[in-house]
Amino acid sequence: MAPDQTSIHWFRQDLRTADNPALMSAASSGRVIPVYISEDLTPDEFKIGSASKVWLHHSLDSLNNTLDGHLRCFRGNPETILEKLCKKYHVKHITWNRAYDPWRIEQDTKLKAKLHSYGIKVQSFNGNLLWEPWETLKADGSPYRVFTPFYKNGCLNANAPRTPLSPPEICFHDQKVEPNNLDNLGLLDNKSWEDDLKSEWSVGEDEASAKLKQFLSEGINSYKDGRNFPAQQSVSGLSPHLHWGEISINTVWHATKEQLKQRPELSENANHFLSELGWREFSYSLLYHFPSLPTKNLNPRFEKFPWVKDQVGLRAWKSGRTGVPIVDAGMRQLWKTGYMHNRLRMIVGSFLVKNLRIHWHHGQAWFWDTLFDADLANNSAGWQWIAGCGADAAPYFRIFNPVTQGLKFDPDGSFIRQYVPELEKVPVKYIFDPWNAPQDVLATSGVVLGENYPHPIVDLKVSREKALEAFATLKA
DNA sequence: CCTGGAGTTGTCCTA
DNA sequence: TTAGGACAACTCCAG
Repeated sequence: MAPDQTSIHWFRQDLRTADNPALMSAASSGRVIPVYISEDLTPDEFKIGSASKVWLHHSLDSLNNTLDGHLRCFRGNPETILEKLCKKYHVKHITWNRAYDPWRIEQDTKLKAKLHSYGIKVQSFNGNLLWEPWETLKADGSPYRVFTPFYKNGCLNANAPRTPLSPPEICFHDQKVEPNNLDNLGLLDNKSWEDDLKSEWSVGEDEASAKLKQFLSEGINSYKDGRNFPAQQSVSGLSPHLHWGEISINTVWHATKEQLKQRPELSENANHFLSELGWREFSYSLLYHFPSLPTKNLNPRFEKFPWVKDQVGLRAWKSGRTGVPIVDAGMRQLWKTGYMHNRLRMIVGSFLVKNLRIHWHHGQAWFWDTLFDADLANNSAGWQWIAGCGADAAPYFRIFNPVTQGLKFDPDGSFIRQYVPELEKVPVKYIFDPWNAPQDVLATSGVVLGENYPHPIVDLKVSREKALEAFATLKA
């Protein structure tokens, strides 16, 4: 290609310069116009959530800095915007990294054909997954529905993932920097999320790398077991960075492998972490091969499940006022930090879907709106899993007991105390089930149930049995 | 086509 | 106190 050719790189969920195959391709073809488009056409149910908007804004800001102020932001219909840009700057080459949301695949396919018809060459790349979903198939060519064989045969027995690319030397099309229009995307209309983001997170490519580095020297040492304890710092905390592509999955994979090579004693912990990356691949594979994953039960039998309509219960769950401490702690962590520890996602999910028997769609929607790492594949697959209606269904009898879970995974109650301060003085013996505490214990702890902390909104034992009965109706 | 083992993350009861 | 088995039946997957 002529060195004076100009290419557009369209950033989507790959807000980084390192290990970005599409950006690399644009940069090695000549001059580059880096573009981000905030889209009007996203179907309503998949419109970006409140927390995600704030993250996105700061991530774009950070990316713009990395690109020396050359990132151009637009709002509207990608087809119109790209076409105009191509005309204006005589661009004949556009690159992007693939995304896998079903509506996006459909849009990209149409767009690619359209742009081709204008004589523009479009190249798409794999910048977001270790293995493409159409590569991880069973011998008969159909997709896996169970994680273990998916990971062992589909992933580990396949070709090793691409090794990461260095950030390219970029020659920008524009010599001088223009206003980049980021502030007009309307991503910061919710101020409260912004304050939370600033106090809990650092956004951007450099910060994502720093976080990986820190995890590989600390958290990973006790990952396999430590990852279950929300009060411990054993998880990577990379999920929002991975969602926005501030760091590539290949970078995380290979850095972990490298660490494992240097410190073989990490074997169990490191391999467990790698398998969690495998879960991300699995979710994407499910979404790709079953595009109705976000909306429909994978197991059709669940269409008949007797869900309960319970606005009051749903509101109590969202606001962390169910009266069940470990559930409330998790829900308040989510509201306060835009994140929830994985163990708690299972506990609060099980509580919503099984103890309250509220449809998983409601939990999915709330997570979608409030999580900084909200990701269509992971969120949908996760809720289907906990509801037991997914491909790899949880056994009907796997109903988490939030008291037992608290005892096991927050044994000193410190996580509960952190997020439910009204229970701070309750002795550990009763912190998981304050409704069982004697009156005088509650009194000295400053707790009045029904006043400054709710009575539990459901009886755990009764609601568990009701859930089992509801499952039994699916058998017939 | 058939066969047999297995399925991320659990809980409860009983001996 | 604790360890082990029961808890539906089914589907998935590899040989």
